[in-house]
Amino acid sequence: MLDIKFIRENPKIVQKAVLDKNISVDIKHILKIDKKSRELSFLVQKLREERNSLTESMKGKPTAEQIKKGKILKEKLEKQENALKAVLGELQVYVMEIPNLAKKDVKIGKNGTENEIIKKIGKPTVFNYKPKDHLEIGEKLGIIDVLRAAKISGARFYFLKNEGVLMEFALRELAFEILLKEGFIPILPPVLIKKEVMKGLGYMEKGGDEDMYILEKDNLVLVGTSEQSIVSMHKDEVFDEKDLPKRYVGFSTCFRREAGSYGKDTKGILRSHQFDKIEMVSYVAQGEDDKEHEYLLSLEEKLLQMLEIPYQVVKMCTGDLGFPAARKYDLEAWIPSENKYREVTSTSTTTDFQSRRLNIKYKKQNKTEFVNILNGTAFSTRPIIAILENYQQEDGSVLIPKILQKYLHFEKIIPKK
RNA sequence: GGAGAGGUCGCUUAGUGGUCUAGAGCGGAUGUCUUGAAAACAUCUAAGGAUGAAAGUUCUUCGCGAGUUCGAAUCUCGCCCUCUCCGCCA
Repeated sequence: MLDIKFIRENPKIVQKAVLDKNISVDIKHILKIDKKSRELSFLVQKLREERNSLTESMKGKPTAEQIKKGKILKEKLEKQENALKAVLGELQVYVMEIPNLAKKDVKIGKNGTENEIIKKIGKPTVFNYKPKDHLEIGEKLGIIDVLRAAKISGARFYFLKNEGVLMEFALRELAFEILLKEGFIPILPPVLIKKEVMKGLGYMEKGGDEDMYILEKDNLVLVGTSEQSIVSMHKDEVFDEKDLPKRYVGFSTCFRREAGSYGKDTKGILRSHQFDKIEMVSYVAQGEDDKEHEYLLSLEEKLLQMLEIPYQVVKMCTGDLGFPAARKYDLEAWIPSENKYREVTSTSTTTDFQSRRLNIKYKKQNKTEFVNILNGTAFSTRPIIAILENYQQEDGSVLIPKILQKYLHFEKIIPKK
């Protein structure tokens, strides 16, 4: 959520930034409603003042005339209050539809095709045979089973088995080991959160709820990422400046309906309704987010480098930035079977966009300010795809990245048949 | 799931229709005294909004929402949460 004061004072900047993100919002209309709400709230305040002083003057022994006066006032006030409430509600809806402004260094662009590749690390793995895709490899190794998953759960689910499971645990060990050393607080968050809280996060508007599993009976929503739990856990809290930055590393299963992605990435475990993810979330002081963003990016790179997987870093252009993000980097790992790079992790700064909405602040001397919130993926299930494909051998076996061997006690996975 | 108790300023709590502009204690900040510290004493001690150059004035917030009333922390209803006991259960 943007600051209404900022919108009021910089309508042109906001209008342009919104357009850069390919979203249309009628700023003029918002300003009109805002003006109206200010007029009404002034009026309401005056009426309340009047009511309060009248009440004060009665002090336990009201005269018939005072009561009559009070009744008239009450009616007037109710009418104006209702009008104000309606206008504020409308204003709220419009303001919530405004996305976060992209940072100045973010390229203006229409969509993903205009994203900037800012870095390439490692060279695409070379094979002297046609590399297989992760599903074929995984099935032969007996570590991925999508057919049986489909039988019991439907499309876009998978069983991970045998060494596949151990590999995921190893990735988790590695990520936690690195991040705990950096001072991150480990956390296992709830994966069901109240619908009302999810709405507060702003993920349910503009069709966002289409991608969520909603449990109507219990009024709960399954998280699409643990970021949703970890970011909202400090809702309505005030940090001491000395406690910032506060960094969490959370592990959770994530649930996504993947509505609107029919027919896309249907093969294997790249895009499924349920997967596991290790997520980093940072709360930092206002203005510290650029530094923190580079830091999170460096950690994500470090993790991929440790796996020795070729990757590139892509900086999203305005048109491809998410709603709350002011800047976003995707790390894309080389996927031999597709002969291209695919997103495995990403990191975003939401500046004070989420904190304003969730009312998360910090005390700076005797002032309070909104914190800056950032998030980034450490690992998800996707790096397993990159490992299987880049480490595959002609005989169908898959070597284990060196760094993971100390957690796994085996160096290679051999086909089961 | 059943029965009961409760949610008030950072913490502990007082408050059961108008004197609440929410009191007290603790904790915290500043000052006086002191070589310094402690103690004592004094003052201050939430968030957000409107207005104003500022001082100030004022509005909202006593878990959340609705209602009753001229007037609600206080009464009514709904919801959320916490605690105790019982039941169930990794």
